[in-house]
Amino acid sequence: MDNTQNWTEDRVERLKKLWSEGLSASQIAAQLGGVSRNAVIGKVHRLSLPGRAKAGGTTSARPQKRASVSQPSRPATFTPRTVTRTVTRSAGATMLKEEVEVEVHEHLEMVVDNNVVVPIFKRVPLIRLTERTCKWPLGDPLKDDFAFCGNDSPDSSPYCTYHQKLAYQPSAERRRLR
DNA sequence: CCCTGATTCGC
DNA sequence: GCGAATCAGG
Repeated sequence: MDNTQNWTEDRVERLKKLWSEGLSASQIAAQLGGVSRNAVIGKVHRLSLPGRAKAGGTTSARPQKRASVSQPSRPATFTPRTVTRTVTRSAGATMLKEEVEVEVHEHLEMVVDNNVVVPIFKRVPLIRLTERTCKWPLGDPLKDDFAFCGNDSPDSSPYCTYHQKLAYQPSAERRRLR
């Protein structure tokens, strides 16, 4: 038996729901399983569901704003303890605006001191993770706001450059320069 | 390159 | 009706 059932009522319902919630075709395909994003899009059209206003365009995701970073040069007394970011995500007709306060620890000081600044998390849900998105967990996995960093991770590394440093901390400061 | 949806067309 | 291939765009 093969459960490669076609579009059952149930699946169509879920498709409608997810599509109306603003999820992308690939996301929906991932959730339904067993179908490609093309299949989802094709079905959406056949159902005459309202498409996204503009084609191809990040209709519901990818807010990529430039963070106003401080000067490249590093003043001695600079201690960003908390960073408050306002992330806006549009999901179909629903616009979500959430403020995210990120507690920055001593790690950041170290990193910032290294002139590497990337501590802005995108907070992407599990479904949106790809091979190139940082999989550093944010928040409590049991809570509803649990997500992952989601920043671009170079290479095929599981973490972005920032979280790589946190994940793979040197077991000890062997290197004693000067 | 990554991603998005839109369309076509053989099945 | 279905969806891979293709197209078109950010």
